[in-house]
Amino acid sequence: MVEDVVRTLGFLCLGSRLRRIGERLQADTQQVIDEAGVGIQAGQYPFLAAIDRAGPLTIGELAQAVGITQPGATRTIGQLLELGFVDMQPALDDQRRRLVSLSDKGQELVDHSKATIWPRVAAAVADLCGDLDGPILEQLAAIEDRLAALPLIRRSTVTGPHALSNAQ
Amino acid sequence: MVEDVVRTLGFLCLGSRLRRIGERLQADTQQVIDEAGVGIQAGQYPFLAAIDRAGPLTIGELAQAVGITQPGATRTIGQLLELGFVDMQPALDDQRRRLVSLSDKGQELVDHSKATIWPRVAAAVADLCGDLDGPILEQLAAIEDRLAALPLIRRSTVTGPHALSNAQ
DNA sequence: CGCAAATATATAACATGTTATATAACGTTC
DNA sequence: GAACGTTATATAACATGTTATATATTTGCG
Repeated sequence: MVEDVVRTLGFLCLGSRLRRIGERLQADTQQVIDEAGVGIQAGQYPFLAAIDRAGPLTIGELAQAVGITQPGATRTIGQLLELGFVDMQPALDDQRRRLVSLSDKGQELVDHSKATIWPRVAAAVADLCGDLDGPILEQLAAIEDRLAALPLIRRSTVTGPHALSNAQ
Repeated sequence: MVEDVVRTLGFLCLGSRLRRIGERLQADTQQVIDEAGVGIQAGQYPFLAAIDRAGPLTIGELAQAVGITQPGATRTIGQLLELGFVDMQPALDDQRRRLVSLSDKGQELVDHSKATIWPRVAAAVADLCGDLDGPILEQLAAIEDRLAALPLIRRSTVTGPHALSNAQ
């Protein structure tokens, strides 16, 4: 077995480490979404959630809301348009802006997700790290150890918290 | 100004959030590296560090050490070969394995980095989050706020900790 | 021994982020 | 009101991760 250098190097590799854990978490979240039979990608959800919360938004506002660059938002909104979850129309007062809104199908997806998938994901992630405390490097180590011990999807059921049964 | 949904949604979007902060941190780290005039990418460093710590490693061991998949390791090692920082040769006992070692140039880079760049990065990241404590969502919020207040590269000098001058 | 299964690496195809730049619409100034 | 700078979105090119699969060894077994 080889040493995990990214973990060993601590603050020096914190960027890599956060990204790595984030990617892992998002992939695991995707499993929960797929299990629920919803045909959407984890990374597309925040866009729908943003519109659901704030009402129709432009591409630029969506990029800001989700924290990515504008070309990234343009691409994801293109996918959601393709999938029929959102509609897009030029703003009345400014033809440069495109207002993106939830379609009926998109609103249904959001409503259904709010009732089922999102609470399940949030509960699983809370089970994973809701009780943690202390320096960030220690929390990240605990998260990695716990994910290795019991994947996120197994934490998304109704069997209650698993945190205490796992490594620090 | 638009609401940051990924932050608002908390545990539900923790994967996206970690990835986003990790990407940001790594991009900021790249600035510190570039400022030092070293022609290398932040994501390539962990591979060099792994070999420096453990001695020559195979592609598969490097993938494990750095925590990515084997094809990703193959690609990055290809780049480092191209740059002349590593050498690769088939293992004597098993022709399938390729042992990757630091070249003289690579060892020099590592030695130089250990003396200058790495301590600077580690200090900057420690300045950013070394004093944090408490629930992970709060720490992440503090990290984002602090990065917005003072970018990582401005924390990499000898002017001491800035944490207290910033939010949260 | 000889062949099938397993293992290590390489390659292809794709996902999703970025930066740089093109294009179209708006707004300001002389 | 025409020209020029600014802003919003789209597109291109690239970076770097992934999964699936091909290829070349090695290992194990009848």
